Amino acid sequence: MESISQDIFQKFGYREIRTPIIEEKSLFVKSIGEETDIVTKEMFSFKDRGEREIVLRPEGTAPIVRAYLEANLHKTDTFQKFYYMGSMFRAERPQAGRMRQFHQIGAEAIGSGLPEIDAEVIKLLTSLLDAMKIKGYKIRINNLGCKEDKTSLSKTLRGVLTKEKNALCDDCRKRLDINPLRVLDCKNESCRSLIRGAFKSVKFLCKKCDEHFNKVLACLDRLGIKYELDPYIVRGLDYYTQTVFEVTHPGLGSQDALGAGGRYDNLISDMGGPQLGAAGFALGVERILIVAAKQGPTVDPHDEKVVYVATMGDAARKKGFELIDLLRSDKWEKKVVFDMDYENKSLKAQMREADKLGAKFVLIIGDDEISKGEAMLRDMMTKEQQGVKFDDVVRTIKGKIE
RNA sequence: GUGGCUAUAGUGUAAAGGUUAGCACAAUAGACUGUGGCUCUAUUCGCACGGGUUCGAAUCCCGUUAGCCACCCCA
Repeated sequence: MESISQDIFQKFGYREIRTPIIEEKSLFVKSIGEETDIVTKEMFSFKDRGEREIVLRPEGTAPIVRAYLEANLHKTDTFQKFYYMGSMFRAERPQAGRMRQFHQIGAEAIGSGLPEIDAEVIKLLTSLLDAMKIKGYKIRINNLGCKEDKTSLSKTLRGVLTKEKNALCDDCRKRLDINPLRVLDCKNESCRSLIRGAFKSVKFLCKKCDEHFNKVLACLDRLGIKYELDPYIVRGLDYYTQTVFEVTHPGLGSQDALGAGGRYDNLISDMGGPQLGAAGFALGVERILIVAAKQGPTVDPHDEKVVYVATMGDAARKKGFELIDLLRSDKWEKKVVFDMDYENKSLKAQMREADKLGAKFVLIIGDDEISKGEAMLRDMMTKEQQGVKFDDVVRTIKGKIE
């Protein structure tokens, strides 16, 4: 999965970046948002010996922006594209597709406000999923508007819905205080109809944001990407502005997002950098694995050939150890695994082991072979055996395998 | 963080208060001693943890931990 991804990222011009697993707590408080669930209850946090508030990173975007600013990358070249793969941590109750330590593969394009970037990021995401042979995913997309649009929408929603407060669920009542936007993606049916009724009459997008979004959609159309407009996607990280999207898969159950992302045009400046647009996404590795497993047996990359070295006695093991190193040091066109016994097993047991590994050839060395200066090469398919001079072992095996 | 369910060898499971805790696969060793796949034989490994109830607990109760499902949240 990693190597497939690397190929795609390279094609799109994204460079790998690795950031620390621990970060200062304030980084996420500032970027993700003080009132978000991730910050208020889902971070593993502790104090280090310098009494600093440290957390295990819950997501990848903020650390990358931090690194980008800290290394003054914006002064070398304002526009930079990164990808990352690594562990993230969130202190939640585990369930299918949700664990406390999980892995994300993600990308961030920092330094551009052009609609092409929104589209490229989504295309990158679908290219990755396609390369991993994931089928049946769905892209849903929405436009949250700029910072000003978001605040004005929050205000109106709060205003309109406070009157209906009694009809809302407990969660939505809380959301109304903390982050009114979140009421839009409430799953409770009765809230849903109420909220959506109220939301329909709200017009909050400024002209600029509206235009940007239309261009993004036009780009996606040109790229042949199928998406669904969903005006109720909000996302739980405060830094998102404008384009937000989610990729869901029906094979996932309750945690149905394979990946998600969007534009975050204020994060860089909020963190003390210049005013720069940016967009990115993250994919959940374990969730992809779940879907892949459900799609049927994974394409077995069992194209590797195995050569097993079986030895009897100390002298033979010494020789075998030498030979296996010689074999491994050579250049091989095909994928070849060279292995031997490290437990002093009987020849019978070594043969059984070789068979279990699916060995194509076994190199048998005992006292007889040592005295003759050759090894016995057994073809496990045909059961034919031939003596091969130690010096010719590499060449002979090569001839038979490649 | 809330609610519900679950916890037996490496894996999948059986034992509905009294069995040396059973079975299958896997693993290890062997079947005239230097040769694999099949078969056969033998062997190793287990009641998540801590309390209780009971003459007696894998089995009932409580707690802890972990997992699963839903909510929530999100990747």
